[in-house]
Amino acid sequence: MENLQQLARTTFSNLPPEKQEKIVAAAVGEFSRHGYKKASINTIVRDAGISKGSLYQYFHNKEVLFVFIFERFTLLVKKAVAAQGRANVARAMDGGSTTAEQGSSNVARAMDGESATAEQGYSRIAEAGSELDFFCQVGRVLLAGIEFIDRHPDYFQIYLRVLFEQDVPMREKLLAQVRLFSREYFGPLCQAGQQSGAIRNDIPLAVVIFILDATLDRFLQSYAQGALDSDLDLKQSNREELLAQVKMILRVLKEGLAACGKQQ
Amino acid sequence: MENLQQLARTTFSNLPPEKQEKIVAAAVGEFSRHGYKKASINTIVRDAGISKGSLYQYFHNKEVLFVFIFERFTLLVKKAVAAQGRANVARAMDGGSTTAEQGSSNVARAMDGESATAEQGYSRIAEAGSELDFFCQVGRVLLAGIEFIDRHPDYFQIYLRVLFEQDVPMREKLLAQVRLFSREYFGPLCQAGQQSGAIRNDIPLAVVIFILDATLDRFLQSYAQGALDSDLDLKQSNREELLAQVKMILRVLKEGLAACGKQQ
DNA sequence: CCATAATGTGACCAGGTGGTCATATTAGTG
DNA sequence: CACTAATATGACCACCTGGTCACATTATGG
Repeated sequence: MENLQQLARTTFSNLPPEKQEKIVAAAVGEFSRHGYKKASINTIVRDAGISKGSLYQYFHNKEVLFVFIFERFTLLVKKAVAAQGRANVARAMDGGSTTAEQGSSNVARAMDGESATAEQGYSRIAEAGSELDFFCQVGRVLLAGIEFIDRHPDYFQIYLRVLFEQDVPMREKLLAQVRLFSREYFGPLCQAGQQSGAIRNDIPLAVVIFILDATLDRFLQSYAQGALDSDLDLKQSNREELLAQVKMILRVLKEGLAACGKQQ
Repeated sequence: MENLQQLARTTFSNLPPEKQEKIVAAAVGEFSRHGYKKASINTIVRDAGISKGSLYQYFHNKEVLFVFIFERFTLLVKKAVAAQGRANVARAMDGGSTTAEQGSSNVARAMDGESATAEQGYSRIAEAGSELDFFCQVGRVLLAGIEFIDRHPDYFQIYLRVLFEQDVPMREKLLAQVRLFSREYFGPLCQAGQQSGAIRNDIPLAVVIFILDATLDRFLQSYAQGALDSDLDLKQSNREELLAQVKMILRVLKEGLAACGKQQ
């Protein structure tokens, strides 16, 4: 018993789940409101309804606690993307009206229908299938992001804070987790898109990913934070408006801003 | 004398310019390193080489100091954009090889040459002149932004911090200053672009501005902060690489990502 | 029921914060 | 020079921070 004590201690994971939940909720709330440095341990223990000593028995210090919370975030992201991936695969397996992934992508589903409509004057696309698939998939990623924010707004806030706070403890490692991951996802998608001829191959992959990432990121940030792009206030708009915006943005990404036979 | 004292006090602006400079530099440095809340007044007065009491004689509190500094930033931005505008006007006045605006837009100048090249397979553009002008102008805005960051990296950092810090005192008003302003600039540009037929008019203006703003903003953020888009590391790249990236991004914005006769 | 081990607790610590104010210093004027 | 008004100063304040640790409380097993 005595020698185990060194390693085992009172691990956080041994606590009753409801207590874990309360602590995590308190920490997530505080970190999402104030970022890493300005977040107060005192506030967290108060909100969690435990004493400071206890918290420091579960987590050696503030940094460990924060990393723990952030890792829960990356876990959530990975789950969401995995679900998204599974949904895509399921969609590929059979036509479209499957029962797969109910709940998880009820919003993303909205993407699939409209792809081929409203494509007048720009419609002689050689290998239509794969091209539609690419931008449709991009759209689904975006909608999955929206869904994630709806589900975990505070976790997303924490992510944003890490992104733009300089002195978060393991900042680079933490971001690398989720960014590397996003590149793992976006990279292959774009590469496949180029190979299948869905997207042009005279632009370096890195640039393609950059533009895609920039646009989607900003879209999600606007949706989560509001007040960024006050002209199209994503935060306030309802599902339909949101979907319309997404479709428009995808069209621009696909066809460009220049007017060449696209005048109405 | 006594009644004036209430209003006049020892205004900051009455100080010898070099002292002003030192204080401003100290404040800008501290705020750029730590944002608003985490910035330390003690550090600022130490760096500025004055006593805390003096600082509080010039600025009633931390908030006033910060707003003062941020307003210097918006001033710098307005100056930069005004210069950029003047350069564009000067360019329109006579052919191209003028002596106007030396120094101010030495980088932006690089944009003008290459617009018409490498446009095979996509080249029957009706009103070529105005279209080239639009994307060329967008490019110049981007390069002006890069130049601004080169000149005032710390001010730009402060701006980024305000963007992503929730509890900055007058956050919305401050951002409105510089954002409204950016919309004042981008709005007319895009509108003119649509009217002149340079860019498609089947997409709402707000969406056009959104995509433009998102891409340019992210580009500048990557350039200023690094580590955002590790694949194309803008912070580390030299002038030529940077220019190449800019041109590529403009091409994508113009022509889109889809492959329609753009395969190499 | 007790002895012992494990866990919870909050007063306490040093250090830092924004902000104040009595006092020292300087500048201006007759 | 002297007297006064303007300015500079930093010790000091109350408050908050992350972190510690001696002690109280609880759980366990004999």
